[in-house]
Amino acid sequence: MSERGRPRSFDRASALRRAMVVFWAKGYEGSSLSDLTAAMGINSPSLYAAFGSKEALFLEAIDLYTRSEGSDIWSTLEEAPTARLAIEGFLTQTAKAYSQTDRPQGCLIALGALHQDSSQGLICQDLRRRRAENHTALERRLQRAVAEGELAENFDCKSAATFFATVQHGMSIQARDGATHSALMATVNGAMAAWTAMAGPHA
Amino acid sequence: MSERGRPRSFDRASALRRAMVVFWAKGYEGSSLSDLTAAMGINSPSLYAAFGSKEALFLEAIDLYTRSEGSDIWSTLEEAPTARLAIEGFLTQTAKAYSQTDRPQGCLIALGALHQDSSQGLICQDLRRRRAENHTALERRLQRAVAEGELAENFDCKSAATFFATVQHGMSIQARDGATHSALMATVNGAMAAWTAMAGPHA
DNA sequence: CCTATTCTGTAACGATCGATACATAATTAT
DNA sequence: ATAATTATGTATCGATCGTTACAGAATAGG
Repeated sequence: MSERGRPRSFDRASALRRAMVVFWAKGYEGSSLSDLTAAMGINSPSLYAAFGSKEALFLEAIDLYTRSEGSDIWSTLEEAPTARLAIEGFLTQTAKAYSQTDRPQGCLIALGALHQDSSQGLICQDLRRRRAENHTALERRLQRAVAEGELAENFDCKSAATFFATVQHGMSIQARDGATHSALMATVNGAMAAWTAMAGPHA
Repeated sequence: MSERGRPRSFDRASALRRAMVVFWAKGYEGSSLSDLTAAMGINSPSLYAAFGSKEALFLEAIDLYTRSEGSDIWSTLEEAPTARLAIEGFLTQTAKAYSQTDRPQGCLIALGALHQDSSQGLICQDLRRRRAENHTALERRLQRAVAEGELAENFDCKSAATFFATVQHGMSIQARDGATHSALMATVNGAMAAWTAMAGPHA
């Protein structure tokens, strides 16, 4: 049974969400246990009992981030009727999400732990894997468009996916520098201008 | 006179260069005094006597980085005969520089200190200012092309500068993920496809 | 009731952080 | 030679890092 013993006095899901925001704003290295416990409203023994370690807490926070913050962006990619609308929607959702002022700007997965180090090998590895998955999702969506005849057979899906993924990563840094929604949309429009040239005049 | 007293037993410029590489690889937060003194081959009192503090050392390292590593990229922007070649050269130089394997990948100014914090306010502010200057340099080059008649009067220089600066920032993260030179060139080609669409068929 | 189990707050652990005090060594000025 | 000045190495500073020992509080099963 898991109902024995003294019951937890805080909401685990809510505490995780607050921890996610701290990591999002300060990165893995920059978030101290003091920062985390203060934001979560608990003491460190409770944190360790519930989540295991700072590293494990971060990994859970990343998972929550992917499920909550990333869903709008990536569902747009899959559900849009054409590849062009998929990419445009993907970038537009990104511009919208990254410029919200009620949360940290930019992407936790892109900015959370860029400097690999001995102590944070797992963290960097996990984030890198997720960034690679995002790249793959973009490439798959473009490959689908080729299979459906929307894009030419010789369309370079991998290169195009690399380009759009890179643009999104750049938007994270841009957002961290305080870029407004319209500034981010300038980048989106630039990227979509590239689409026109890459996909040919018929697309 | 500055020649009195016991002479310094290490080469200040060489030590600064080594410190720059440490900051470049690990970021400001991730670089400890132990990391720095070990790489510089000196003890901490010598570091403080020569550079003042970790923060001051970082600011000097950033300045050295701008002068040494950034010159190729930004001189290309200014010296290319047309705006198209300027942007293409700017991005191509970036792809080349970011994929060198004998130094850390990506840009120190873009990745050195993304998470603003109370303790590193000056650091973030300095990097942000330098990123803004880069954006301005791009915008100015495009404005020059408008003045020279290469680009149409209604060409949106600011938005285009934002787009290309964002692409370059994204390339830093891409490079940190181990992107090869050809992968970075895929992004460059994508961005230049955007140029074709933005500048019109006559460019 | 009692026991077992789990969580909570206090308090502290060893390690490392950035930064220095201090005595000594090495140089110039007089 | 002596004084003045500056750098070096050792050794350490207080603060903070991530983490945990421990005793008491709160629940369930018996």
